[in-house]
Amino acid sequence: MPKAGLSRERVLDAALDYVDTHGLPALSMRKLGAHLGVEAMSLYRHVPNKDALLDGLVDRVMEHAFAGLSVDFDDWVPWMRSFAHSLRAALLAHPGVLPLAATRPVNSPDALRMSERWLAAMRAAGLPLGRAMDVVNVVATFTIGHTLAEAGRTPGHEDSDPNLDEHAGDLDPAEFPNLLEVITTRAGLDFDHRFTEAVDILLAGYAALPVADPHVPSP
Amino acid sequence: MPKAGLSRERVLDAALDYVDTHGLPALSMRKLGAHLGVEAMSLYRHVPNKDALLDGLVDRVMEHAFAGLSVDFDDWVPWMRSFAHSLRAALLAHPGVLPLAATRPVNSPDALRMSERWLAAMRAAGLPLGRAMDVVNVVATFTIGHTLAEAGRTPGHEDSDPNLDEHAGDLDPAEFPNLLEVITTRAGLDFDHRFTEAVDILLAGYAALPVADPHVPSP
DNA sequence: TAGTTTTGCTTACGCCGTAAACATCGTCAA
DNA sequence: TTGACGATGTTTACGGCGTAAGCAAAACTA
Repeated sequence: MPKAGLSRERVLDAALDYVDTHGLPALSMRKLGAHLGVEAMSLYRHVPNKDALLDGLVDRVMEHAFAGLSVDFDDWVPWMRSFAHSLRAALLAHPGVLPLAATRPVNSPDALRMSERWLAAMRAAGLPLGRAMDVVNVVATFTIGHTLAEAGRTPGHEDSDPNLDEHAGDLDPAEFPNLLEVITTRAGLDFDHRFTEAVDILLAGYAALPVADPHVPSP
Repeated sequence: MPKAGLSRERVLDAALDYVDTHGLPALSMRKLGAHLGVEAMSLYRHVPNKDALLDGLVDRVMEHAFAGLSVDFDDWVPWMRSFAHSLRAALLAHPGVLPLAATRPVNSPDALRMSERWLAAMRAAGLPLGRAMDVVNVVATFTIGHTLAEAGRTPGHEDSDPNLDEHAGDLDPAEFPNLLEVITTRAGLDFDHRFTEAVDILLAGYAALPVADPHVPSP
């Protein structure tokens, strides 16, 4: 419990750590202060309010997602694939932050620079600007949606699997034969496989679209 | 402000109404009570606690999503397409509930019955069970992720568009030419188009997969 | 060293969810 | 008719929350 020298960075790190181990709903300024060996109000010297702190957590996780990604590439398809998998990995590493990442738009300078770079690269590869935006946003939103389902209920609800195993006993085998078969065979419950396959389908689909028709909405 | 006869149904309706007009963060038991002309503690006669009330809201919205869907169908592709669009419409109609829908698994009896039915239909159409699960889950998670982005920040943050217009002034035209072009031309910012296209790509992709290889994960 | 700025602490306010005890009232058996 | 009972809604109270305001001490600057 080092207490010397708070800083925005140390506050954010501690908050991320706290959320990872205790869950998002358990995070309060007082408890985070205690976690740092400090009073709650001290945190306000480094963070304007709790909401900004939460935004900071999201930015932090997004940095992790971008960290391993190359910035120069010439084929956008494998790059988008690795973006998707890297984003999913970063989100799964901090599931407590996931609901925040899902509801707060990420407009950190890092994220904007990243966007600019991939838009440039995809246009260079011949994609219309609008299509490049579509691909990026579809991959990102799918990744977030899928990872939300994968990470299951809000932490704090620590009571069960995200899937429907808990209902196995309640299901009338005559009425729900297929759901019960899913539960017993685990068919269709492999998140890795499902995610990988869906991303590949999306990328192949976009790659196969004709290059014309950039679809600019009517003003 | 009718005050006679509370009921779980009336409480949920009022809560949905309150969230729609004031945003999720503004919802408290006291304010909901006041909205119904009643004290906060009265609500606890009809709902065990606030968390269960929130779950009820999600179920409510999901009922809307399922409401217009036919239960008998023989071609799964158009059916899944209409499921996706119907789910999106229901979520967009109650954006305050969206963060809840995204983080709480839906296991209402209605939803389970729905799942059973489409699994049966898709198997009848020749899809392996695991693939049927994959299609449903991919479409649902993508729809939730995309709609979250579309509905923008958490209500209560009423301050801006979900997109990046607000940063237009901060962007150096030399460093961010493509992002600025996005903002001025609106290319790639048409959510309807993007969603429709992505869902079609996903469904066409799954329909084109070979029927064999159901991919059951190793136990 | 004296002054200034930075950092953290103390106190206080109004909100929250909800436990516990109590009041009110419609229903129905005796 | 009466009287007991269950269902409904209210009152009061407790501990926790985010954070505004003012203060004290420590760290840097001159």
